[in-house]
Amino acid sequence: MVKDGKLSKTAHKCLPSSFFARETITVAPELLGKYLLRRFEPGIELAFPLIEVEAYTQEDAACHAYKGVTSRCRVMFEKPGLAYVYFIYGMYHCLNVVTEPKGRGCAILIRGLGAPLSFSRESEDFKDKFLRDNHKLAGPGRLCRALNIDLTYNGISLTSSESPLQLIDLPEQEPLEPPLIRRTKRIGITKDADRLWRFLVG
DNA sequence: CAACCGATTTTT
DNA sequence: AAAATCGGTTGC
Repeated sequence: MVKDGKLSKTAHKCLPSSFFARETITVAPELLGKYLLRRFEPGIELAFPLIEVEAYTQEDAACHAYKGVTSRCRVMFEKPGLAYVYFIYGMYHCLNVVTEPKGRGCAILIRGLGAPLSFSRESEDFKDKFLRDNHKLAGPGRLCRALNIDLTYNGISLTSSESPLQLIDLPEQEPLEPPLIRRTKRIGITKDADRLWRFLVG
């Protein structure tokens, strides 16, 4: 519910694990328009709309899980709705949500976020400072740096209201229509680079 | 155990 | 176009 431009606490609704247990290529576009809720500290949280994602599946040569379970990608084979965080190029972290039933190695990379919504006066103040410090939330490495997401978040649940990181739905938000979703090749990969598995708003 | 590489970003 | 920078993966 939106009240005075802010969201009431009851408006949070975590997407269930069953939402992520479906085909990755189906889930990916449906994630656009959903929100990544980041609890920075108790009572301080911002909700960022997802505006760009990429799909990766086990059969896809560009996927970390392509050659099976390794120490890096093991969480991709675990429960749908978990966070898969990896470290790349010696300086960046990237955030994914694990998809498909447990045992499959699939995930969706979160590549871009929109301007955050706040839920309380305290969060509103925090948001002002956050926006001063972070002008762009485009790019998987940049958004993780902005949200302080590192390897300690690898494997945490994104489907629990207790989690510092959650994927949520806002009931008053209409689902995005396909015409509002653009579909392109994925960024920065060399193998299986022709798949149109990148989804963006706009 | 050493060498190579990468789902990026920033600067030249 | 190329550097920055390091854990994970691969191969010897």
